[in-house]
Formats: sequence, structure tokens, C-alpha cells
Amino acid sequence: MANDNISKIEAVVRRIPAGKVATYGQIATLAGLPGNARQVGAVLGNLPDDSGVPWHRVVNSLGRISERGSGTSEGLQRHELLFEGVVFSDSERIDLSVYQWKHKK
DNA sequence: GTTATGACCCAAA
DNA sequence: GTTTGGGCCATAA
Repeated sequence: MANDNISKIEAVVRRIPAGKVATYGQIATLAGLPGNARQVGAVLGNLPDDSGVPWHRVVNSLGRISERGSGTSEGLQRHELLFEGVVFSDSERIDLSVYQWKHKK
């Protein structure tokens, strides 16, 4: 059931600590869906407002912000991350070497 | 059941 | 570290 995958993805995203970011592939793998990174994004898009999932802590491989493209948060994500202590690079990019979340254990 | 699209990832240049 | 091309899975029409 697809709904079950959403629960897993939510659980993984919820594990992301403040001031850290994770990539879709990382989440997909941790959620038990290797190679289904796209589905993670699709799930986040289907996430309800009361899901309590910090989707703004989820970025793509290059640490770039991935929004839906339709002026949806257009920088809201950046603001939220900055609020949590995440530092952005010159062109709206994050230094994954420092801020990429390490589930490690 | 098939076609088309998507908040992506990986390997190579 | 960034960009280009190819590929995987799931949802929608």
C-alpha cells in the first residue's frame, strides 16, 4: 500500500534534527525505498499541513532547494533553514559536507 | 493497459 | 563542485 510508504518517509524526515538537511535518496534508502527518491518528493507534495514533517529540511543531492516551482514557498525553505542555523552558500546552496544529516546508528 | 510526468539519483565529462 | 544524459518507481489521465 502506498500509504504505508508515506508513513515510513514521514518517520525518516521527522528524525532529521534541526540545523541539518537530508537528501531524497538518503531518505528513500532509510525509508526502505532504494532508488525511489522521486516518490519521496511526491509524498512530500502530498503531505498534509498537519503532518508535522519538516519537508524544508529535505533537499536534493547538491544541497539545492527543491520546491514545486510554482512560487509555492519561493524562499520559505531557505528562511526556515536559516532560522534553524543552517548556512547557505552563495547561490542558495547548502554545504552538505557540514549540514548533511548523518543518521549513523 | 499504455502513455506521460515528476519537490530525484548516479555516472561520466 | 557543477552540468549533461540516462534510468528507476509510482501516480495520474
